[in-house]
Formats: sequence, C-alpha cells, structure tokens
Amino acid sequence: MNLKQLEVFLWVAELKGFTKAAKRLYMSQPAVSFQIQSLEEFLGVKLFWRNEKNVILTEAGKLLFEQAKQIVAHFYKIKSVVNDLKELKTGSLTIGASTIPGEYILPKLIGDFRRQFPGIQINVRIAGSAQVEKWLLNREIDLGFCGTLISGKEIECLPFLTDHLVLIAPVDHPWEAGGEIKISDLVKEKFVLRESGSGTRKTFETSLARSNISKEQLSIVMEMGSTRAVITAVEAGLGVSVVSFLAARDPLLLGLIKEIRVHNLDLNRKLYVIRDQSWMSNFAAETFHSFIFTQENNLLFS
Amino acid sequence: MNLKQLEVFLWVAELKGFTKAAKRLYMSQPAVSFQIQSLEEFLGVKLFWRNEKNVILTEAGKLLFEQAKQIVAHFYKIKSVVNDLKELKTGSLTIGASTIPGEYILPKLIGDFRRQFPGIQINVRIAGSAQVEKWLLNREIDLGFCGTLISGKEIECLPFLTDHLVLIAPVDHPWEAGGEIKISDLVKEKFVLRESGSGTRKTFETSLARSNISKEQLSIVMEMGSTRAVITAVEAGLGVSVVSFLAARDPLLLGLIKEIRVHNLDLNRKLYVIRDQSWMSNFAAETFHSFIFTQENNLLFS
DNA sequence: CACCTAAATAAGGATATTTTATTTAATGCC
DNA sequence: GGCATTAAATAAAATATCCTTATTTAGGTG
Repeated sequence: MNLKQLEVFLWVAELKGFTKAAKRLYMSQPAVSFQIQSLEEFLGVKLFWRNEKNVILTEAGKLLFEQAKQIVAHFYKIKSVVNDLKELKTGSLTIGASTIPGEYILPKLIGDFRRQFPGIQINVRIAGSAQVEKWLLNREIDLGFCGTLISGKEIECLPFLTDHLVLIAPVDHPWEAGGEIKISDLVKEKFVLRESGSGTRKTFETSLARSNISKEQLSIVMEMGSTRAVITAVEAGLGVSVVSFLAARDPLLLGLIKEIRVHNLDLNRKLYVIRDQSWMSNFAAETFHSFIFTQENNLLFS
Repeated sequence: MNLKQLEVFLWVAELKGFTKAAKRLYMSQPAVSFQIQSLEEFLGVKLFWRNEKNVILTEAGKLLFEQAKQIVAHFYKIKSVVNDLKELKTGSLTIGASTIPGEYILPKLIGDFRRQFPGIQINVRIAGSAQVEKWLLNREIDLGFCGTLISGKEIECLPFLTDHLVLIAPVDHPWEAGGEIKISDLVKEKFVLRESGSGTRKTFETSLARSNISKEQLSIVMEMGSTRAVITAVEAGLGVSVVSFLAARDPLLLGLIKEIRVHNLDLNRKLYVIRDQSWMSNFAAETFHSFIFTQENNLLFS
C-alpha cells in the first residue's frame, strides 16, 4: 500500500470513474485500473462495484474513503509543516548564555528577533561559560553566548561584541569619580570580584598580567557568583570591583557607585557566540546566528 | 513522498544508523541512503545530522518523526480495519422486509446471526414488497425479504421459506374450529384482508384462481395494511380472513380466533430473499445470505 | 600509518509502473 | 438485430524507479 494508490483511489471515488480520474491525475486509464487493482489485492477486498455507467464504492470502499482522505491530508500537512519550519513560521530555539550576555544583551536581541519571527519559541538558560559549553556539547542548546574563547573543533566560536569592563568603587571611596588612577594603585585596594573562571574575572586578570601584575597581588575580600551581587556589595562599601559596564550602567547613573578610569589598562573583552557543527539542524538557530551579525545590532559593537 | 520513505526514515531514527536500519529492513545500506535522500530532497530539509559514530535527528527530523509514526500507524490501521470488515468483526447490514418476514421470521434469524457476529450492526426496515424492491434498486438496503417473486436481471431472487396461510374466523363464527369447509363456501363470507399487492393477498387470490374462483367473487368488507390489524378485526367479528400462520399462531393458541381448513385449497406461498448483483459489496450481507440457508434455520422450511 | 566502521556514490540490473493498443461488455440508436 | 459508443480490463512493450554490488570517502582507533 502506498500514497499513490490512495490518491488514485480517492479520485476514482470522487469522480466516480476510472477514466475521469485518469484525466484528472494526468495518467492513462489502465494505470488507474492497475493502481486500484493492486490496492484491492493488498487489502483483499473489492473497493468499487464496477458497472457500465457507474462506479460505486463498496462497504469496504466507503470505509477506506474516509481513512484515505485523512491519510492523504496528513501527508500534505507534513510538507506544509516542514515548510513552516523552513520559513521560520514555527520552530524553537534554545539559547544558553553566561550572565552578562544573558542578562544585558540577549533580551534586546531576542526582542528584535521575535518581532521579526513571532512564531519561533525561544528559551534562554543562564549559567557560567563552562556550563554553556557543556550544554552545547550535549546538544541541550542550539546556540551559546559566553565571555571566554572556546576552543575545540566541535565548536565554532565567533566574537560578536566587545564588552567594556569598568572599575567601580563605593561613592564614599577616596578615589575621585570619573578620575583616573595608576594601575599600581589597584594592588592597595580591597576587591569584591566574580568567581575564578568567570569571563569577567579572567579578563581582568589577563589585563593585569599584561601590566605585570599577578592575580596573587590583589586583595580579594569576597567572590560572588553574580555581577549584580558584586555591584550591590560595592554599593555597600565592601570594596571596589571590575565589572561589565553593561551591568554597572544603571547603578552609576543613579549615583549608587562611581566609576574610575585606570591609566593604560585595557579592560575590553570580547563576547562570543558558540555553536556546534550541527547548526544546520535548526533553522531558527541558524537565522538567529546571522541575525546577530546584521543590521542595527552592529551598533552594539564599539 | 511515500510510505516506504517514511518507514525507512523511522527505522533510521529509531536505530540511529543507516546500516542498522538496512539490516532491520532487509535491504542494502545504499538503498536506505537513497530513500532518506529522496525524502530530504522532497521536503527540502536535512532530516539527520550525519556524523561518524552517530546519526541524530535535526529539528525538522524530530518533527517528521512524530508525524511519520502517526501516518505509518494509520496505514496499518487501515489494513486491520478492512480485515475486521472481512472477518465480520465489524460492519453494518441493512435489511428491508415485508411484514411477515420482517415481523415473524427475521427477529429470530437476526438474533442468531448477531450471537455469531456481535460486531455487525443490523438495521431493519419494514414495508410492502414493492417498497422493498425499490429500496434494493436504490441500494438503500443490502438484502430484501418479500412474499412475491421479483423478476429483473438486476435482482437475484431466491425462495428461502414456505409460509402457510390459514383461514381464520371469529370464535363465534358458525364454522367449526379445526373443521374443514369447501372452497365454494368462501364466496358467501365477508372478508377482512390485507391490501391488494401485498404478498398474502396475491397468494390468496392466486390460490382461488386455481380453483376457478375470481377475486371479484369475494366480498371484502375491509382492507388493512397490517396483518396484525387484520387479525384484530377478525377477533372483533368483522369477518373472516386468510393470513400467514406465523401471524395467527399466538391469537389461535389464545383462542381469540379459530382456524378452519379449506378442502383442496393450497394456501402455501414462498418467501424470497432478494439482493442485487452488487452483493459482493457487503461482507455482512453476503454472510447473512448464506446464513439463511444453513444450519438449524432450515427447520423453518416445511 | 594501516585498519575499521559507517555513509555516500556509481553503475548495472531487477522491479514496478505507465503507456499504447486491443479486447470486452454493456448501452443506445437506427 | 446490427452498429456505433462508452468505459473498464487486459496484454505487451517502454520507461521509471528502486535495489544491489562494488567502490569511495571520511573519521576514528590501535
């Protein structure tokens, strides 16, 4: 039994004639006879009562007619559902991100994307960069966003945005807001920082290393797993910190903390999109990936 | 797109490998590759992400997997539903019958049939013989039962039972219960009969004609469309009648009417099953037809 | 680097399906 | 009753499809 047999059957039943069905299907009448015969043979029942002048369904034919209509419709529905997927009318996309991209960059990006492709369901998971990488390897996410460069031939890792880290201090700190200090001044300070391994922390340590200051020289009074928590600690006067400007912007504008420039210290770091080589497997993921690098989103770069 | 492609696809997805699926399906691995490729080409999407060591479904593949399972199941369900029909586990049968067969013979016959084939839904319509024939020609019924011989090459008409008509009279009628009268005695009587055209009426008139008594010689005081109504009229003393023994039996046993034999008058008549040449179109009808002529049902003959 | 596994590819061959041509069977019309 | 007409079945050849064997490619492994 196959689809063609059912289609031919439906048209013969519909048009009440082998010849008519043949014309409608652009095939010859014997071909129609052949298809009906093989279907009848397969099912072991007569489907039509053939008289001269009219072709009518038997009981089994009537039963098959209903079923066949459903099946044929289902077949064509598959085609259209897959098309919807291709045209991003439907689909789903699971994104994993570390905190800075996840909390400060993705929300706008996803908002823009969803306006353009409202049928796509988007899920976001937020965790550390290492976890994002694991998710990707386990295929739990389609795309990952993180603050550290990932190597490994399984994973494609592209920078998509430069993030600026800033030195922040409590408002009552001796440093002057908007002023500039020397790198060596940092070693005298108490620091509240994100945990080791986080993108922010790594970037800061790497920058210091370029100025020949080792991470052991810093006095770290507290490590926290969330940038927002770090900022709150700085607000409370527990120490100074280096965090993404994106996270610090609002507290700075509200005067809850202050920013101090550091002479000759490059605190920029790149943020990366990662995906594994199976990216062809999800249309929405592929499209979102291109989306990041196009149009006004480029404004995010600096 | 056809069924084979979907089946191959399902097994590749299930067994996570082209070679494994090929073995399971008793076909070669290239044939499996070919089927998957043509399905992918038709849908315009990659269905599997092929790596060495593992074959995994893409988003479109996952979507198709669910749909394909349903479709394939539906295909096999058709086969089994048609089989049920062939094996009379399901199906329906519409019978048309004139009053005597419909009210006095079919009920038992249908009861026995239903005990053997409980899945068959049976509908019975009761009307005059002429109407039964019309129903049959219109294919409104699968089988007909009537008291008159039907001719016409469209219709097959077989006798299946001999029905005995009996002369009945009110209990207070001068004739002796169980006694015998001469045919000529009939013309002096008032008759309550079934309408012209009914099987019973025709049989009676034919029998009289054989004894050279024309129907005009009878004095008919009432014509009724129902045998039960005729009997009730006789009970009420409105006249005598000739009715099927099957209908008269109970009132006779209860002493509500009495039976009188008529010397040398053959009041037997045959009852017929009719079906049209499309009888192959309904398994239940075919089986019911054979059922009538088999086993203990033969006891009905005399 | 050879070896192994699994899928893709190529080419020839086996099946299936379709077409053309013809037959059958019933209908309608002189 | 004979003859044209219509519609489906059948036969045989042509074609398309699908499958198999053999081979290639690619990645992983000892």
